[in-house]
Amino acid sequence: MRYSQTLIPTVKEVPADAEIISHQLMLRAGLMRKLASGTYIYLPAGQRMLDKVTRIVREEMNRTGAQEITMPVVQPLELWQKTGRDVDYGETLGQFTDRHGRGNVLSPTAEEGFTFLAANEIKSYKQLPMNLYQINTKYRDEFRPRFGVLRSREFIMKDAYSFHVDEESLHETYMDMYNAYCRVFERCGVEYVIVLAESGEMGGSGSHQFTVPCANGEDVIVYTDDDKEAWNIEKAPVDPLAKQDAVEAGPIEEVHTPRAGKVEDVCAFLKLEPGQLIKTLIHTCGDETVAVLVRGDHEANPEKLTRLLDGAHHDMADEATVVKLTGAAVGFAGPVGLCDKVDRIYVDHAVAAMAVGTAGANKTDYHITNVVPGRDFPLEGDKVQVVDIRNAVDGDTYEGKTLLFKRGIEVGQVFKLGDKYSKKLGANCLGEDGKPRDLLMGCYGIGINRIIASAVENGHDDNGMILPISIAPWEVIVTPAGKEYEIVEAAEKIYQQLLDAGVEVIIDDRNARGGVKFKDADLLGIPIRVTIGKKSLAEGQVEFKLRSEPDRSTLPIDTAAKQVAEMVRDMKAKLERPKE
RNA sequence: CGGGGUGUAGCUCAGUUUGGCUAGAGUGCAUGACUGGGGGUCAUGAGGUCGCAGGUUCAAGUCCUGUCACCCCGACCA
Repeated sequence: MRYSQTLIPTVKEVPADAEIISHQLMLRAGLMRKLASGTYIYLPAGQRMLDKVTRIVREEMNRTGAQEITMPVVQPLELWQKTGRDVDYGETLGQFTDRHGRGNVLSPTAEEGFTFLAANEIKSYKQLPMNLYQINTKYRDEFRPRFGVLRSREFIMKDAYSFHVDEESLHETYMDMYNAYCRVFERCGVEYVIVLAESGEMGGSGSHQFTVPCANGEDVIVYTDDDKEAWNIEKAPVDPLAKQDAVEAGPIEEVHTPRAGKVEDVCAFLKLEPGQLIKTLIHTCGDETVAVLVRGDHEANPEKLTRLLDGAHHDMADEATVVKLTGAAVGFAGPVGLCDKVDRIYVDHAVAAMAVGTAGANKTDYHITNVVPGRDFPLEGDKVQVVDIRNAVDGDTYEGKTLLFKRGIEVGQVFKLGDKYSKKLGANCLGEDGKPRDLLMGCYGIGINRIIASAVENGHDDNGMILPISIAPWEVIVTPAGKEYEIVEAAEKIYQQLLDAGVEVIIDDRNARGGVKFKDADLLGIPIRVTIGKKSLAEGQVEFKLRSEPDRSTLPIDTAAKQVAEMVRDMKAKLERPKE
């Protein structure tokens, strides 16, 4: 590749609308340009990176025996109605009506499509297990695209779907995928941690997330202080808190708290700490209403609620429902007498452990104090359950071990789906006994663009990106520093030798000053730079520099290409070799 | 969707408070000269419906109304 003939529009200044480093550098290095909020044009260097990540993913998928297919991006809405995900996915599901009045969906993921295929093509257990995948564009109408490529509306995902006749087979493929994912991320040269995740509304029984630790990540990872276990915050379990010492509590007392519906307002008004409050959160789940009680300083965890509801879709109740149910404006719901009003109540352990608290009075502008859990509202019964339903916070433990927190970027996730989709779409097969059974499914996703963004987040310095050789747009850049004939000739020769050796090399043949070329090479993060300059050339040497190291060395001009090609091979091999 | 912010040259931004002559700088781009190992110097030049629409005014980038786009925070309110 010749730099002068390639579109690599690097820029000196930081683009005004890019906040985080990966976004800034991907724009500055000329990898991509924004078309609209959350959609990006990938330019030649960015495209090369996508291609390289894609190739690694494809190789590792194929190695497990998974087969690549292509699913349409535009899919009939009807198919999504059959699984109910047209509703559950909500507004994030991009839709349009075509000229015939048919509803269409822009595929944000493809369980429906793959299950449709399986329903039609899989007849017998003899065809199983089968694992199909695709690598293509996904569209999600995100409520708020941000952080450049990290949360975009359009992105490239590898999604695989496996089909099985029994749990054992599902587990086997699940672990194959799990291991393939480890290899993918190792080969891409990104550090990752694997955390237990909630399968949530995807349904199913098990899930792991592959997360790149990074301060700008949107996901919160919780791990034990011995580093033995890790979860997504959605999943992280917490030990129940010790029951507080009983206090002499008088009878419930109603207090006037005008317009103080929020925790902070109530606290300010009554001079309390948030931890002394009991929050009552009303949800709807189908026709049922579900109340969740958590301490004022805690957050309810919707994923934990989903699990308690067996994967059923739920929402926060709207204002009208809350008013109708509690007889009070939003902000004044409380647990006392709530049993008669809602279908279920989940009480967080931390609330049950409170000796006494303050809660909404189910009466607009009033709260009640001296509320004793167990005395003033039940902690057991048909409708009531004391459970773990909040997010872990600083100071929490699990099995006695202190929980720690860090942020991460989710780059992959594997799920056991069970029969949620196959049941709804009639994907079954005949078993050995001649009887039909629903297929069991797994699904497995990798965000291609996010791998690149995470690599940049964790690999950069003041001069630009520092990329792993496996995903850098080029492995080597040859930089003639000067336009004298001998320099150009020597550079061209080495360039040709590297090409012949199968190295992905770009020669910076622009008529520019050395400084300009060095800056751009650094910005692009190309792992190896070979510079041909007047001084070293006179001594029969060329200069060698690793992007990741500050110092330079020289190589004899006659053997330079060969040595560099070997080095490239070594660097790649190091990433390919599975870690201990 | 709620809150905040920004839209002026390809990019980064002044100018808007207090309306007033031909709308500016740096950078990038083009041409030429010098230069040539860390975004070099000088000269010349091209490049703008001041986001869009309407209004006020003798006069609008500047004031008013509306609208669109983009960015940030939040969306679990109790």
